[in-house]
Amino acid sequence: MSDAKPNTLVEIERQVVSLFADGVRVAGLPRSVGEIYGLLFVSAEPLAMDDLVVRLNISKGSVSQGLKFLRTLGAIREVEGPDVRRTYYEGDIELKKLVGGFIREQMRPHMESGKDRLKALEAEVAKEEDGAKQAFYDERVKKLERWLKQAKLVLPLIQRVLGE
Amino acid sequence: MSDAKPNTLVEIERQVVSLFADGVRVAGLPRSVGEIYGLLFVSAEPLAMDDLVVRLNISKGSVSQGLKFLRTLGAIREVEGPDVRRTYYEGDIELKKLVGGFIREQMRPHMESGKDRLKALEAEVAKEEDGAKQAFYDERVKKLERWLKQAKLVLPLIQRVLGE
DNA sequence: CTGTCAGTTCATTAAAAATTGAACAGTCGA
DNA sequence: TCGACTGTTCAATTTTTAATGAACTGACAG
Repeated sequence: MSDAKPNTLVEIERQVVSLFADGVRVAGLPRSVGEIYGLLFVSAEPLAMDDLVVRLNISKGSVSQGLKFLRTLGAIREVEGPDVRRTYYEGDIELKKLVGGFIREQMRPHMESGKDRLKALEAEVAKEEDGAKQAFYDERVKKLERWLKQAKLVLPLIQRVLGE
Repeated sequence: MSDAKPNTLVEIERQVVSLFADGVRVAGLPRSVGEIYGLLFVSAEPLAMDDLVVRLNISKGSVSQGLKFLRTLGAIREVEGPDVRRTYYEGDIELKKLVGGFIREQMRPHMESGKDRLKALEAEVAKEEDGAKQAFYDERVKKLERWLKQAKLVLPLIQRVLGE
């Protein structure tokens, strides 16, 4: 043990952690979040923050923020553990938790603000004086509103399919 | 006209471009891609590369790459225009084109590689000597395989809902 | 041919995002 | 009240990602 603290993952854990680290990037999330969830997913025993810091070899700050994020998604659970002073976590291994939380926390808010911005657009289109242009813009804005409706339709559908 | 070339967007265009620039970031795509698609979406006439460079005030390189990407998605169409030497583009304003292309080009490949990595994981689990651990890992890997199946189920469903 | 112009490529640069680590806050037992 | 310890916050730093722009390719008109 001469240099930096090693990460103490066995090969299977290493692969699962790496799988999630890459996986979450599709959703634009930081690698560390995937690593944390990955290790919790593949651990039979609940882990405390310090375990994650040491075994993944990432900073306390990153782990704290990553856990916070995963908690808001509802993708992990706080549980009791050997040391009463610490908070232990285990992963909720249902895909719907992960996806549902992501939809709720990351996508819905964007869609809400999108709705407002479309309202502002409508107002702008109403000001357009050139009739032909106004008709064209109006059509496009209507198209965007239809997009938003479609998205609103799809999200619960995804959740239903995953929730069985 | 003293300094840098202005971007020559009217307010409505500006808002739509900004809406898409922000929108694509949910999918982890670069801002410029959203801006390009946004301007094409809100333009009645097809635009050539140079129009996009000047009006969005972004570099030729970025526009070239952005158009290439949008072409692979099938989110834009090449069309004839006033200058026969240039290639003009118009946006395909169907949401399914955008989403379908994204699923096909960005998500499917990830899922394919995920399948391979799960195979590798299975092999690793088979090596585990501790019976209890092996049973646990096996269960988790099975869970991941179920996730992949669920994902494969959901993607075509999304496309069906958008495709009407 | 040759000069011009549309479009691509890719090494460099700039901008954005994630990570770190040190300071801080809160809790608990002695 | 103190000291030890868990966990949070956030400014500074590192890393990653996107944008730039100059060099290049290829097409085409004269």
